[in-house]
Amino acid sequence: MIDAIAEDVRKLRLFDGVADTTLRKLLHAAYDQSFPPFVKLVEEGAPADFLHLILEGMVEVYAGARQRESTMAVVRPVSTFILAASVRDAPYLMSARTLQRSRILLIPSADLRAAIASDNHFAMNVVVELAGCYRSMVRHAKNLKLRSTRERIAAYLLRQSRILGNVPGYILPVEKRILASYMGMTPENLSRALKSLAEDGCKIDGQRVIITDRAKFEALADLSPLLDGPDVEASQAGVSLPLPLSDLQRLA
Amino acid sequence: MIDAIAEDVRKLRLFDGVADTTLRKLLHAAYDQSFPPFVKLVEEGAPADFLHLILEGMVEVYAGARQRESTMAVVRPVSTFILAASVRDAPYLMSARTLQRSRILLIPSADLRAAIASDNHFAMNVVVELAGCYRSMVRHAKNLKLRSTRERIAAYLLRQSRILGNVPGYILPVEKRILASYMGMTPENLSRALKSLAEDGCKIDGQRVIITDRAKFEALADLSPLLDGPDVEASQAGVSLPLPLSDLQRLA
DNA sequence: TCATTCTCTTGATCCTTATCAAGCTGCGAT
DNA sequence: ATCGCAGCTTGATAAGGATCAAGAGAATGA
Repeated sequence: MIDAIAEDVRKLRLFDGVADTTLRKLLHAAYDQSFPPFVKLVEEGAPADFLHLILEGMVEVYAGARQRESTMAVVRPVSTFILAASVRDAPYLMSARTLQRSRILLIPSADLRAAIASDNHFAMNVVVELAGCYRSMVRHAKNLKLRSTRERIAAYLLRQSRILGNVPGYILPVEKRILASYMGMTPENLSRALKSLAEDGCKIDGQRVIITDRAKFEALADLSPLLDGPDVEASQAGVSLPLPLSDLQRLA
Repeated sequence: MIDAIAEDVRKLRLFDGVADTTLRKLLHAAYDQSFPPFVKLVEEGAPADFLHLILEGMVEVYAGARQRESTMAVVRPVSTFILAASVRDAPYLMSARTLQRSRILLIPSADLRAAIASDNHFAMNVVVELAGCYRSMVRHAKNLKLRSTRERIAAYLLRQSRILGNVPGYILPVEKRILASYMGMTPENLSRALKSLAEDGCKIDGQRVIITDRAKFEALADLSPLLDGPDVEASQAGVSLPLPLSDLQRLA
């Protein structure tokens, strides 16, 4: 049972090369639970009792204040979320809810901290992971401050294509309302902007994205390594842009 | 000489309780340099060869893209900046320049990583520090996405007062243009907004901030622990809001 | 002390984005 | 199939910020 989980969990860079004993201690105390869609897993402000590890499904990480709400990340297997709150034993800064039926592994924060303290190799992995989360969030903030909404959208769309291997077409991996929220705009604004991108080399039809004039679209999107990767850190990290995708989303 | 630095550096939580041998190794390989104002210390995109540690002065951390530029943090002694890039051996995501004459300690990233790998206690400190940086950046992003410019300004002003011990008045610690950039708005917009805050209980006269009606102003600012602290992490971390202040800035 | 320069302010205007209000569309449930 | 509900789109309007332009104030250096 633990072994089955361990196999999945080994896919995480966080556990790469970590001693079996450490891994076993962490998994032994962990809860493996399945949740239906649209269940709140984490409430911001609550004490961070568990590190969350998503094994199956899809989870939205979001933050709210005064009525408003904003998506901060969409997390997919296999990765962790809200690592930072766990290691600091501080209140969660973000909430999380399932978007689909999801299987989540809950590792008690106290055990996590103990593992960091006792296993140097694991500690190093956590350092690298956290640094990745941080850099990912820096990129997010930079995007918000340095690009207009239209530029953010174009960059996102092109980035997705690149991640899939520079495919000319693919399916949007999340609902547009979530995309809009993630990128800091209203759904109406996103809708209009998407439509307008047709004249810049990218056509959107429902969930389908088709890059019709790559050169033109690349000029508009103007991807930069400092804002858009290609570091892997962003995808694996607890806070990523909405998402690493499966090949299923690729279009012929 | 090393001992003199060590004393300053010990003030950093990053080195709290760390073995002398580790500290000595780090400091031995480090460069202690003074820079005039407005010197670029770090260029985004460059390899992160050094962890920077500010001992005296003031440093602006900023990011640019396509003509635009945005302040990401203002760092004051004693703290580090761009820790994440150093530990990941990745390109800097942000640039940095001195705002005043500053004394900076440059620790080779390779030595930093070696210290993390060899000293478990130090590794744990780095984990906590990075988690703090991350949470600080999350707060920054949340602020940008969840509050209007007016709300961001009010929250910032009130937060500063609180940090100084709920003083009714104080001096702005950085130029307004930097504040504006940090909060993601134009100087003109900041200027107008500041003026308009007079009717909400906060008067600004030049660099001077005076809270005239605390109750009213608090209602407007609507501080929340999830956006504004009071965690210490934000101030010490590599990315903080423009800044922890000295008592000098307090007003009678 | 004066001159230069940069920051900050203020005004007028334009552009972007949010908001409000309908419809439309697609999908799951009955 | 069809009903009902969300998500998405579209249009009209309003508000919030940006931009452009000019001038006032403050700090720096000769």
